[in-house]
Amino acid sequence: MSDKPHILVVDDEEDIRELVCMNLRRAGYAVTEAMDGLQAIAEVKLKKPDVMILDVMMPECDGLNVCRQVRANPETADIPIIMLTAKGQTQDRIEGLERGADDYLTKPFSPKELVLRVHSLLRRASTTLIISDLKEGPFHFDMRAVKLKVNGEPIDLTLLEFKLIQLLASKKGEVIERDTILREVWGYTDQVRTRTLDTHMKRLREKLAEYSDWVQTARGFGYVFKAPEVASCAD
Amino acid sequence: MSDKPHILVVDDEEDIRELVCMNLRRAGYAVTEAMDGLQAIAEVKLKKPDVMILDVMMPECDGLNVCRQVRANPETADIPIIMLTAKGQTQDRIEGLERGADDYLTKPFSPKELVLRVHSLLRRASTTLIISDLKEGPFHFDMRAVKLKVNGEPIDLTLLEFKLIQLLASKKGEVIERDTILREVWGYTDQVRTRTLDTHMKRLREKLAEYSDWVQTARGFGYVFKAPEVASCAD
DNA sequence: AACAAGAGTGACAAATATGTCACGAATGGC
DNA sequence: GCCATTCGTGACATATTTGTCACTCTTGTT
Repeated sequence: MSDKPHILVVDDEEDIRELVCMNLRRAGYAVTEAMDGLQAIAEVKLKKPDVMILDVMMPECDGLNVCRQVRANPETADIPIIMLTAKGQTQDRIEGLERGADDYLTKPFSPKELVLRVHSLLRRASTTLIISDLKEGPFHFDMRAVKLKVNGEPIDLTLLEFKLIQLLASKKGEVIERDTILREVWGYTDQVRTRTLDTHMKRLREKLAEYSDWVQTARGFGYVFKAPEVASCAD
Repeated sequence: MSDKPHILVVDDEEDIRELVCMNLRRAGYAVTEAMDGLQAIAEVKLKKPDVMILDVMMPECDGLNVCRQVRANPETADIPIIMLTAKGQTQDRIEGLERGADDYLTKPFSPKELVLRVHSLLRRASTTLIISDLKEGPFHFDMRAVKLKVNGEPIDLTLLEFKLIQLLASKKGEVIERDTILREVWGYTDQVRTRTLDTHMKRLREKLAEYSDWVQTARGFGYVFKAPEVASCAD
């Protein structure tokens, strides 16, 4: 990540695009331009921007389409998006918000307001890039205190145990291989024959009590954090 | 923290307030009402909301004032705020954004749009609740791995040591009192006569080696993390 | 069903983290 | 300068965490 936040501006109208870019550059941001939705998607893949400013009305691949595609990709799903809409198009605004846009501005808009909105989105993004919590199902990880609560009840974990379940929970639904766990949590760099993971997993599950079935074994692969299956038979 | 996100709605106009509350409750949110700025501030202290919806035009303590006060308090600075403005008051909108509001809606507004905006702010708040790093001077804290690097060199810290210096670094330049440190890092809830902090501080400083002068004693108060003073004499 | 491999388990020992204590050093007020 | 208070320090003991081992149980393949 470079010093200056990077903004991607997408609009087929050249004069609007130039006006926006000029004001953002003057405000100290690094700016990339795209003149249509397809180019925008290509640019996002090339270099993930810190904020996207996206016109709704564009030929071929409109802003709503771009927004949907950006949100559908986990690598780019968290990019803050400001939609530019035509005056009076309330439906566009609502649909944009439903598609995952963070904000909108109605043409014609004040460049100062646009800059302030970019600033606001970045401030929120940057102030949350400090220490924060992770929540998954009933699990609540306080990363600053290195403490776990499950359904509001504190669980007393060692550092290794905390790291272990936090790694799994942060990739909910994905099977994490044993070697990956040993590397991420234990810092092992080579393949080692060890049963320490098994031992710690046992200890962790004991501490989790009735929630231990959130941590499931993928035999021959590793472990996965996911909601337990609901019993489907009469027992 | 309960299951439902908690929204605080602040507006002196009762019909607007009731309309907003009804729509938010229907959308599944827990809602608290305040009819003026002073009540809003009291409510925020009582129970920190997940989002605040704040009318600008209110007697005595207007929305901009509330916004400023909420942002000035570190405990509440990160609450997402939506400002409600009168039609045509562009200056209010810009000032609101400058004061730290995250969003605004102009009266009269579609209740559906309001709900979507709340949803959008909460989605962003929850999706950005990720694990990240803290950097201060040459210090780089990896909160996920619970590891510290200073000027690129890993420093081998115990969990307590990590928490201790991370607390200080996250409040760079501020003196943190001993009792506060004991509460935040050790979890002590009462005033205790203990020298354990001194011992751990010694150990931490040993590990920091030439960077130990970033951790400075405020005698009779506590400790402060700040850049060492540059020698001002010829020695 | 038999068998091999993988994971769970209890017990134990080693390693590490943490806290207390007493003495010395440093600081600030009178 | 003197004295009281606070903080730094080294040593030690206790508490906790971590990893290994051997056995048992479970799973998947033939």
